[in-house]
Amino acid sequence: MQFITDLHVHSKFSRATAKDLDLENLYLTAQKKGITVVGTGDFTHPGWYSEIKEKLAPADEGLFKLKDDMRAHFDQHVRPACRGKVRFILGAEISNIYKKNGKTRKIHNLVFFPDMESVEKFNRILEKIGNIKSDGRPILGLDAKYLLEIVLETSPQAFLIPAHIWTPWFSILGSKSGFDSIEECFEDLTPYIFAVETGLSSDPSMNWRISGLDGLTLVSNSDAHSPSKLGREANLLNTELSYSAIKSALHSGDPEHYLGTFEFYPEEGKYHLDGHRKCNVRLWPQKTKEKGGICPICKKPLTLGVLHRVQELADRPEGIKPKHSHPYYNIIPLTEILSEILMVGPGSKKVKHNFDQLIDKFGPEFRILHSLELDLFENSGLPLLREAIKRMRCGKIDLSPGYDGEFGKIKIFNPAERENLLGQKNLFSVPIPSSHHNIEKFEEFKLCDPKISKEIRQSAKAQKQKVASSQKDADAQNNFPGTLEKLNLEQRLAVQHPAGTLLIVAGPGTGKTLTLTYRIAHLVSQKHVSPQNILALTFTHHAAREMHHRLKMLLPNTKPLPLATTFHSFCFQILKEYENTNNAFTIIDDYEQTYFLQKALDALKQDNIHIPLKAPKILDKIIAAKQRMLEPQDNLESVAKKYEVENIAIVYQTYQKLLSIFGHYDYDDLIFRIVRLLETDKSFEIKCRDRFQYILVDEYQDLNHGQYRIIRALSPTGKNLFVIGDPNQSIYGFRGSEVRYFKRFLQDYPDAEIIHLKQNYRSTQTILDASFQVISASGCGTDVESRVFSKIIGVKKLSIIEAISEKAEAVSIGQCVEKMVGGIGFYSIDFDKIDGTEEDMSQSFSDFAVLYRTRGQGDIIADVFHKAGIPCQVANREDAIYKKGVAEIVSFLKVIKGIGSYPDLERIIDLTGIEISAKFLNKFSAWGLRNGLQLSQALQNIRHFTFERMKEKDRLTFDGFLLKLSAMKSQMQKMNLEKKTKYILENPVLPPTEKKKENLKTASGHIVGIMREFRSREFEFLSQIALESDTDIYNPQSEKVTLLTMHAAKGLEFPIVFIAGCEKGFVPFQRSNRKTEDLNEERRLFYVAMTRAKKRLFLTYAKKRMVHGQTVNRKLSPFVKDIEKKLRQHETPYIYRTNTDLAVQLKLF
DNA sequence: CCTACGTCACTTTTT
DNA sequence: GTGACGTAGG
Repeated sequence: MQFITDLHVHSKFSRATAKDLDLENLYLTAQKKGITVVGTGDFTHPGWYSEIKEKLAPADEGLFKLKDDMRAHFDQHVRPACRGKVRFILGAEISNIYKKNGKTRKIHNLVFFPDMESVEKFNRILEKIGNIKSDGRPILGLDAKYLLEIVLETSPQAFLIPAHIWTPWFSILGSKSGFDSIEECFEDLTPYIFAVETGLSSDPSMNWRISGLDGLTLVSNSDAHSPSKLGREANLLNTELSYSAIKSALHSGDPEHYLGTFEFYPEEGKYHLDGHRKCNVRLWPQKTKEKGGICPICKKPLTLGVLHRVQELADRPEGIKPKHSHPYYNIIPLTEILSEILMVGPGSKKVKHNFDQLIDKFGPEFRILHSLELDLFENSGLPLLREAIKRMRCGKIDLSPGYDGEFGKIKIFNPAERENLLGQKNLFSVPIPSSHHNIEKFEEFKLCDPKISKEIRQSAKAQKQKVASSQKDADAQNNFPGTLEKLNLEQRLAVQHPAGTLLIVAGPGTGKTLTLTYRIAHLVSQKHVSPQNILALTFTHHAAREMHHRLKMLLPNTKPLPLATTFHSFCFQILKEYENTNNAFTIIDDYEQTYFLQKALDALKQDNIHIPLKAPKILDKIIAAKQRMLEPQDNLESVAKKYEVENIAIVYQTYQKLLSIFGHYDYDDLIFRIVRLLETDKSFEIKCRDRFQYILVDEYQDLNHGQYRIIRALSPTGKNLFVIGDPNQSIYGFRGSEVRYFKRFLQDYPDAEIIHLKQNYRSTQTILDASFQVISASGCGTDVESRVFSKIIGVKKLSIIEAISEKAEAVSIGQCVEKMVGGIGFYSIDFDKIDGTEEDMSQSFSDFAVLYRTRGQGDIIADVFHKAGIPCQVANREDAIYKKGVAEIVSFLKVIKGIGSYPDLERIIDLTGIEISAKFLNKFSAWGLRNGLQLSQALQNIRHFTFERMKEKDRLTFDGFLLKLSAMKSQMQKMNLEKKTKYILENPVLPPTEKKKENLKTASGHIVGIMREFRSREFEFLSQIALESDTDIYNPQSEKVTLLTMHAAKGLEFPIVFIAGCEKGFVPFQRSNRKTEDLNEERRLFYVAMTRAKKRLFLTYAKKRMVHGQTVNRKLSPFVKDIEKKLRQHETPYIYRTNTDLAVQLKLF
């Protein structure tokens, strides 16, 4: 049978839709329009889905109908002339927002399923990926390709159709956010795409110009946001009424079954031509090109319309019809025709009345518009109707094309014609107007010759290629001096500085790493310094990696590249060389530190030596001692006296002894040992100095005492010492860093020169002004010299958001993110008056960061984000390495490798779920430690291990565990790291619980990521994983909002930054009833946090917050008050403005 | 000797 | 809101 279908509609649960957009009204309207199959839309939304389940019943195969009892009730509202079958097909639209190949993609896709079970399965999967509750069209940070994969895996019957493929902001081929081809998006899954939706602003003939769309069925749907818009575009099919028949008609495009589409005049669509709505500028693509794509009024880039984009991608001239194309029919909604005939608005009573009369008389709208014989309209009571429909059917219509979100306008008659028609009644004497008749008015809009457009397109392409290849050439050679153009004067001076000592004071965003790497490149390629003689030191792996990466680009032909690494890794490396690796040692993390310290304390307790302090506190003391280069026998008074710790020296000594027995170093040992070696072993010192003649240090203000002594020892004269830093960003005082060393540089090296970098390339001037006000507020001893400036202009104010609780704060942040990512104009909707720039539509999740003072804050935010379905990653080493099972796997690998320690054994027992009592393990470890046995030795000598009242059962369980372990060990012998990890996951000693399994799975992904860098260097990986830091876990590629502490954010940047918890007590941080330890450091920390933002900075705070299980009133941070009022915009969070009750909002999130 | 329950103190930031 | 520790009771 022939029938009409509209597959793309929404529900009342979608944003900006009519409240009466429910199934009943779809049922009624479909009949008025003459549509038989309607998409349900929005089935991912739980509210809408439950309505679907409640109101629809299975009908013909894969299709659904309104339940009989409901139908009976509604049928009386349908005129007899319109009555007809209505079937629903389960469909939804997904908004995929993600980065691919370096560009933010925002793509809408339609998905269809044959049955409710599949829909439920699908919804369950999506629920885990994103927030499907907040909108009928969910926003997912999910690659469209993976969406397709999920769709196909959920049901083989299911299919996906890219929606309105040409719209600039949200579509697969859209100019702002899409790809250049279907393949680029779906890659190897492209064959599963068999249809695309042309959208309101394009019709099939435009699509025919792209050969890449050949073979795809072009479908048209209404994308209705209200019942009345249903079927403004639709498809005409001729099949039996079933899901599979519809699918196969779309799939095959068989002209017998797929008869074609009903189309809006594309000119009527919102994005047909180019232009700026605000500036009243509307241009044909050709004109746009002449103007270089820039708006002649506001000088900003124009919004390019669909026509432009089509011409850009077209590889065929206009008017060509590919082989297997389907016919299409342009239609104008009957209400609009009536509106014109009656000369009143389309929403008027008059139009409505006439509309009802017409469908009463002639049947559904589509019948009137499309199939009814013209002569029948003679007695319609509307003298102009026949002519209007005739003109519509043959396309003799005046059109004023839409642009930049403005719908196009159509005119069927001009006043003279109208008079003629009404007066003379002689229809044939009236000249029929030609299309685009009022050419004067739209002179600018003459379509350009397709040939020209092709030429332009080709030349543009050639240009692009030229640029790309010249870039490649530049990169391919060591033609390094040429690239110095990228640097400003100060940077260049620094890079080309002659031999000698140089101190660079560089504020945030001034190109520190850039300058440093260029300096190295300069040394290698211009000064012909051997790369092996260069050492670049940083504090984080992230910085080291970035440096390495940039050096690789600058010096592609240099091998090996100069050593760019962290202080700790550097020490580890040369220590290993020094010890000649026979003495295998590993670096222990803080968990293991505490473990061994506890063991030391236990041992001392047995000797009746008591220490009146808990392990972590004692560890702090030991660390402090090490950072001051103090040995146990030294006078530790300075470290100990504060708490009058007796016997600290002997604990320190015992702890150190334990570590040395097992070949462990803690973080501070690395630095400590190297300093000792450099200062006592003359030949070692000479060797190092000889090897590292050129030393460059990043973030010099973060040096602690030990690190300072390393630098002093390596470069006592300062010859070829190049350090860069910013005293205002010194934030590591608590771990022994002292700005003192930075400030004292000029005394240490009197011949040193100093260069200031002041040009900031990161942030808007507003952000810099505000952050400077914070850092320079009275009496913080700020180095005013290091103030930076930028030429970037943006939003003129920071947004301050006050929330009622920490949860409400998280929700507000989440909502801001959702809005900005969803492309819903954030400010235009929520905050009415805002000066500044246009809303930026190109945000994706990874453009956001949320910073906070303490890790606990991150948990709340992550939790809320998780529930809201906002993809986020907590850059938190604890979580990444320890909680999610990574630690267990690493420990397992270590134990198998024979380098595990006792804490590793405890961790893997935990993993396997074997019930070995803690007591048994404790005794075992104590026995091993007492006898100075490494874990592997202890395991080999297990037979000798006994203790009083040892239970036989415990013993047997342990034996069983060990047996399995050794079996696994022999199995894994020849595997590489990745395989081993996989093997461990698949062959646990005993099957772990489901939850553990899941943790392990995510962990394995993590771990494989970290491992990739180490490849075959398994030992190195296992021995220094403890050196991995928070920021190393953070992955800038992934499409997620980044959550991190202010400390961890150092050295990073994000377009949009939220600083959460801007409250007295957090900013500056203050421990309960104690004084802030270092107010100025807190200020600098806040300064660092603020200067991470490129475009927008939000400062949020909660009026109430749980602290130690009690709700406490909180006040805005005094630091925020140091920002002058005119730079602050205090916003009411979105959450207060909605009609919905706050509780409901919070629940939803 | 072991378990159960009540009380208190606590949560900064990282290589 | 929780974890560690101490005391009372089995």
